[in-house]
Amino acid sequence: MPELPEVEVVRRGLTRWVSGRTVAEADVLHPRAVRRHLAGGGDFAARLKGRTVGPARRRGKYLWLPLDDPGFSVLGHLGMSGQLLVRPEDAPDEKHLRIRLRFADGQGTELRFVDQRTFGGLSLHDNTPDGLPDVIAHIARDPLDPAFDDAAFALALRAKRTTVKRALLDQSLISGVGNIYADEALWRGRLHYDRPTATLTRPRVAELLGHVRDVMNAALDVGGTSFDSLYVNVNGESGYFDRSLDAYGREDEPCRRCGTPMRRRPWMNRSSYYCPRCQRPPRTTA
DNA sequence: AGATCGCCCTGCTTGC
DNA sequence: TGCAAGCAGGGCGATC
Repeated sequence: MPELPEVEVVRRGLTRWVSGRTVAEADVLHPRAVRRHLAGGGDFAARLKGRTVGPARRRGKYLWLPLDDPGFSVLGHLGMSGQLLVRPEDAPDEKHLRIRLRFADGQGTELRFVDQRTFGGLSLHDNTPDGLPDVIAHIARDPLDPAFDDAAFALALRAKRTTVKRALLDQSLISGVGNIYADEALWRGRLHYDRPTATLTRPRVAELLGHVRDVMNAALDVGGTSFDSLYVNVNGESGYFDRSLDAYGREDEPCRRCGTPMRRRPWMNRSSYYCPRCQRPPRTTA
C-alpha cells in the first residue's frame, strides 16, 4: 500500500511527466473512483477538459494538481491500492483501470488511475486561499513538510489525552503516518502503542518525531529512484517493501534489538506489532 | 462536540 | 479440492 514516501515519489513523477500538459479528455470508467466528486463523473470530465495542470503538490497522502483556472485543483488519494501511471496511449488497459486522462499534445502518453480495491479516487475541488483543496483543509501538515511545527505538535499531542498510536494516526495532529510507519517509529522509540500521550515528555515526543522522519526518509531514499525509467512508474512502487521492516508484519520473529519474539495485537480493526520486552505496556491499560 | 467505531472494497491467504 | 472466512487499512460519517 502506498505510504507517504511512495506518494511523494508519485508527486515528483506527476510534476515531471504531467505538469504543463493540457487535458484533452477525461474518461471515468468506474463511478466509485470519483465518488468524492459529488457532481459526478460527467461533471468531472467536463470541467477538466481543456485545463492545463501545474506542479503537483502533496499533504500527507493526498496529492493534487493545481489547474490553470486558479480556483480549483484535481485532488487524488491512492487509498490502499491506487496507482497513477503514465503509459503509452496504445498500451493495453490495466484490469483495474478506473480513470484515464488524455492530453492535447504529441507526447504519446496518458495518465491512468488504476485501483483494484477502489479506496482511492480523483475529484475536483475549489481551493482555499492557501491553495489547498477545500476538502482537505482539516488535514494537518505532514512531518516532511518544512512548515511542520514540532513544538505545536508536542503540545497538541499531550493535550489530547489519548494514546500514542492513536495520536500518530490522527490526521488533525499529523498527517501521512499510517499503520506501518506508526509501528516502526514506536519500535524505534521503544514505546508501547497504548502509552498515554500525557506521560510523554517533550524530548520524548521530539525523539518519536525524529523516528517517524527517519523511517519515512529511508523509504524515500529507496523509492526516489524508481520512476525515472521510460515507463514512468508514477505508481509508488518504491521498493519500500523490499526493505527490512523492524516491527510491522514480524509476528513471532525475533526483535532485532533483543531477540524476543515480536507480537501482534488486534487494534482498532487493524494490527499492532511490537516487542513485548523493548516496548513495555503501560501499567494501566485504560 | 470531541472521541470512537463501523464500513467501504477486492484479492490473497488460511483453514476446514 | 473447493468454498468461506479472515485479513489488509485510510478516511469519512454516524453515533454517543
